[in-house]
Amino acid sequence: MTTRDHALLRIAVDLCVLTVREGSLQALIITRGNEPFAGRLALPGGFVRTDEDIPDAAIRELGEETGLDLGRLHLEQCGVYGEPDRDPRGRVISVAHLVVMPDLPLPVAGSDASGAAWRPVDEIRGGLAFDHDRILNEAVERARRRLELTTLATRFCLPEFTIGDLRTVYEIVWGEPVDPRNFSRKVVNTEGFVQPTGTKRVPPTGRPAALYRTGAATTLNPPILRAGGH
Amino acid sequence: MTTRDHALLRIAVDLCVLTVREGSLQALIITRGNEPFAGRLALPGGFVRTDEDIPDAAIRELGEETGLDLGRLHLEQCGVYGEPDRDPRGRVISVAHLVVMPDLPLPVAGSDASGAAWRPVDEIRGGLAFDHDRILNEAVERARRRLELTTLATRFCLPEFTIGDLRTVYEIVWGEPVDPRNFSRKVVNTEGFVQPTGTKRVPPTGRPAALYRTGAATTLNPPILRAGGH
DNA sequence: TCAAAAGTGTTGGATCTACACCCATGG
DNA sequence: CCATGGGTGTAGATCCAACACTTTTGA
Repeated sequence: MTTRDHALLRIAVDLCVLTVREGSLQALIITRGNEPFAGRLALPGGFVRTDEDIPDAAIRELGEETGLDLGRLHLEQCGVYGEPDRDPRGRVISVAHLVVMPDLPLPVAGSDASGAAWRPVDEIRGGLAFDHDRILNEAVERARRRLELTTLATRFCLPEFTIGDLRTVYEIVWGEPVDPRNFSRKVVNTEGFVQPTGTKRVPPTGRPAALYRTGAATTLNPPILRAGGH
Repeated sequence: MTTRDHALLRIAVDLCVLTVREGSLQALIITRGNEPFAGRLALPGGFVRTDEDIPDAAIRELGEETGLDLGRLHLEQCGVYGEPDRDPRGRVISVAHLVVMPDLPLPVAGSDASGAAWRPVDEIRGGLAFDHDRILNEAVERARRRLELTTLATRFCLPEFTIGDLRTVYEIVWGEPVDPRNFSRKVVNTEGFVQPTGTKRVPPTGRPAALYRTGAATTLNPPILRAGGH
């Protein structure tokens, strides 16, 4: 081995928590209370503790900063950001995570952050602290691809949802319209994507829609592809 | 913020370097010279230095342990492995990388490792130190998916290759036969996958095959899918 | 002329897109 | 009975697996 100057570093988790809300794709954003970047917007996150596994740190930080319980939510590693100067406090390596959840009321913010709130991705893009803009963009792009190849979209929905709800998720995350009639068939004919509950939901106007729950499948075969190729 | 016991940790890079050689998918494996796991097989890797970016550390370690120059090779992060007890020396978090390269003669092993060598993935599976079996399996599975969706396969080939060479890569990495006639058309008709050099290579027996170079595209649209779905 | 590998033509089936059309409900 | 959203039928285009067949070389 060469010189033994391998560093002792701090390692952090950052969370890109996404939901579909009020007709747009939104991310959970905190306003930083401390330096560096005090007063600026950032993704929730924090340092990993001694003897703490990385997913556990992500779950803990999300609870501390937003009051959310990751128990039933989709949590997925989506990159390591380790440039030496990415944090002015010194060397910090961050493991970014993508979290997807339905539009639930936010519990009151916990001790750590002076307010976590949903903000439309399109509004905050370009204004985040650290390298969080890059993390956000890469996480959103990953979510878009995941909708093509996996059943991730159901994670944006409440436990019971209609095909229309699911289609809205695709339209908002992809930012393009999806044909309701063909989409309905694709979803229902894809083994394990959704399972009917047998019940229906009556909309304010129009025909009642069948309700579904998430199915057992995780990958979509065949995939559901966006129109533009990519 | 809560208690400030966030740890100072060591961070390492591990490298899953893959090639197609002698009719099988092979990985670059070292025999460990030091404890822990002295004498056992492992993936190349080592600690990240102070002020060193993570990809730079991967490139440096590969050079030190194998003499290879990553300059023109495919290098891709493929996961973070951070369980508290994964390394008996203490808390070490590893960023795993997938490297893909053609079957080139290995430079003489450098200072660090007493011998890096190609070993068929199927032979070493289950026998690696640390959690490297898991890293290897996940990296190989990622490579398999990458062949479906990207032009990664050309990275297994020398600068000039035939469609047959490329097909062999698919067959060996996927572990299943691919129809030569349909494959040829798919590759040639996919914009930007390969570009003809205008020259040919004459095999020991049979009709000469046109030679190609890597094209400009990185993603395959449409994808080239395996038979079994997944 | 034969073996071997490269490459083309073609066909039937699967799948997707686009859109016409029908269904079920509240006002 | 009308507006609204849910859902089905279907024709045409497109894509793809399978395989017969042709091409081009060395021996």
